Amino acid sequence: MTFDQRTPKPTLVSLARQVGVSRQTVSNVINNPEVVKPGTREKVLAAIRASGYRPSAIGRALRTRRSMNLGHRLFPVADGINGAIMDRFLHSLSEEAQGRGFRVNLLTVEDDLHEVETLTDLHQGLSIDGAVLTHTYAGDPRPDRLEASGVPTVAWGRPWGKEDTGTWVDVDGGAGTEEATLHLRSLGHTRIGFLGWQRPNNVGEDRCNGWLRGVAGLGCEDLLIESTDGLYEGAQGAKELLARGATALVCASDSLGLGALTAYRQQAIPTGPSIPVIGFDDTPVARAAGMSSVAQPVEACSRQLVSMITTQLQGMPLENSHVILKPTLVLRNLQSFAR
Amino acid sequence: MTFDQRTPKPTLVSLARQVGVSRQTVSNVINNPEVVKPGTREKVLAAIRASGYRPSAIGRALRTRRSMNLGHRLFPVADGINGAIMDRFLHSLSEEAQGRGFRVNLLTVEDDLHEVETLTDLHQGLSIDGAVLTHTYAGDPRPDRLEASGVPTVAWGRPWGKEDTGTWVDVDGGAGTEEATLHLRSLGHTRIGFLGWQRPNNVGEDRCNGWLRGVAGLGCEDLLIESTDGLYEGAQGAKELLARGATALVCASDSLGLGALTAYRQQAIPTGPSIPVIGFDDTPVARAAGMSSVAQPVEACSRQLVSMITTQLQGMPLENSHVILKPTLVLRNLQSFAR
DNA sequence: GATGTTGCTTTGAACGATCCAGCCATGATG
DNA sequence: CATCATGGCTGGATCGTTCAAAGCAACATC
Repeated sequence: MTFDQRTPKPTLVSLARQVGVSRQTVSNVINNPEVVKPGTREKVLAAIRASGYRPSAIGRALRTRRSMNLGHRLFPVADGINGAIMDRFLHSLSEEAQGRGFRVNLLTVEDDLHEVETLTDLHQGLSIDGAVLTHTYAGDPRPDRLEASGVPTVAWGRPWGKEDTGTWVDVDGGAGTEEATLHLRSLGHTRIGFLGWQRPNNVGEDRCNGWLRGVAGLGCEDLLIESTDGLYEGAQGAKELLARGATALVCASDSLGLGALTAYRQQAIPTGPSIPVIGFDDTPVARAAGMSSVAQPVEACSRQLVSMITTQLQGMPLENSHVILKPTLVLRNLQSFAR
Repeated sequence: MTFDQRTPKPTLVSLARQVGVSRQTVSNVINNPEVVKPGTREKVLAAIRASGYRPSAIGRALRTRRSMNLGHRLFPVADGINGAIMDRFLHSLSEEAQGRGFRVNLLTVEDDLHEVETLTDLHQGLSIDGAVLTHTYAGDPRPDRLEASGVPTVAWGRPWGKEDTGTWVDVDGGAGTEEATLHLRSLGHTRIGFLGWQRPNNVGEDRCNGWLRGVAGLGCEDLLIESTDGLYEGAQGAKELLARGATALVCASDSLGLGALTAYRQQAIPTGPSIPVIGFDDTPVARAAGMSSVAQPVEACSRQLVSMITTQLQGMPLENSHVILKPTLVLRNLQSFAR
């Protein structure tokens, strides 16, 4: 507070004067130590340590024209349960970015167009070097517009319908629900239902298609219910599907799955050692409830995204601009409180 | 992508040359329009619009020594349910900061000391102007160290035991649980239990004390159970408290509360039109389940914090460095699916 | 002895903005 | 007429860094 003007902050110049070398030599000690003679290097390093010098990110940014910041829009939390996955994503994104010297700069905007506008402004003003998008959908205008404005962009989620454009990483949700479905088949179930989301919803349709592939030949097409997301909707949908003769359920989200669990319990359906309901996203709540769930490799996605945008920023070509990662099925036995 | 070098980015100098005035005049049009003669101003504004000029945040920051960024550590998500409140906080923090021209810069670190170190580095390197802390606790070293390093800091959560130090905003959790307890009393309950968190936990003890004040004179001291947070623990604790004769419950979190709800249901306890369990934080899940809950004024907290740190950054004195806001009790009727 | 070559270091020139002191008309005041 | 204040604008200096080019020994090569 009162220390502000006690000692002026050390800079390259002040350090250089102090040690008796030029500023560039000090700069080299920091950025290219190998070009400086070891003796000189040590002297400079000692002075740096003694003074507590930190390079000014801003001075550096002005010269290099790189702020080492990535812009990212923070979406409002819709649902505490499913929000957990965006939380994980944000955390790992920040972590991976930090690992490569970048930091994540948050944005809150009203809609997609404001997002594009703000990101463009920030990019033009050199506040951010690139953008990380989420919540992509068919017809999403953001990737194109950002590219047109020259903003390097990567997206978590494919640009549905235009998968060959842009730079993105996505999870093969269909493969996840298919694996879940086949697992239930392997347990002997032949009437497997799917609780999904109302259309249009690209992610939801993808997951639904995985289930369809999984139940191929079983004639389960009547066991599909699509609603909005939520515990209540999950419970209602499950009741209906059970009434139609379903014995096992695959769900598009953990919220729907947890809702379905309560329906099973209320109706005291005789099940094996665990209730045959499989959720999606493997959220902490699913873990707590002991529900099986399809887990997205969120951390791997972040790592891939950061890797992609940094190579892009270095002007290097990407070997692969479109990456699809496989989810894994996490099986649990409902050791939960509410068994 | 290929537009990069087509036209060099406009700058104050290029605009000034173009319009035929000095750079300072263009700068004034942007920052102090009132000192420029209207005629000149219009010409400059026209050129700005035509060129799509954006002031370079970096050039500006170098000169003003303000990056307009606030550092904030992102904690890992412990629990999808309670994580929702941190999510809300982050969102509103970013929004409020943006309203004053600041942006939030995320950090992920392993522990408190790394947090202090990183924030100090970023501050020294002029990457951030100040820091916003959360998850404060008794003996928390962070505020003191950051102040010692000259990093302007505000915290969401008081520095327990040293409430007269630092700059912080907190919610009066005890007032919330007390109100919840009194509400249950007004419904006729005389055996009101509390499901809390294991000690030591300053926030939890605060909430527990509110309950204690609320049940004063009822002799409910035996109806206290403190555990780790979670649905399972909530259910177990509730069973135990019901066995001890409790008829209504106040909980330190929505997780515990939701767990408690399931215990009520399993035991088919006769209740009125709604189950007398009150949670804390009013998370989306509580809303979905129809559970009453104590709601923190998260947005007001963010606003206050941003207001405090910005006035501090402007070198202006704070009239009040310690702010406590009251939570509100949100009553619901369990119109939920699982009634 | 002239000419490279190598290893280490220095110097000038940006990068894009704001601060600050000063300049120049114009008009008011004594 | 001299003096001073004022509105509007300008230009130098500065913030801290890196890039590009050049300087300068010492040593090897022809």
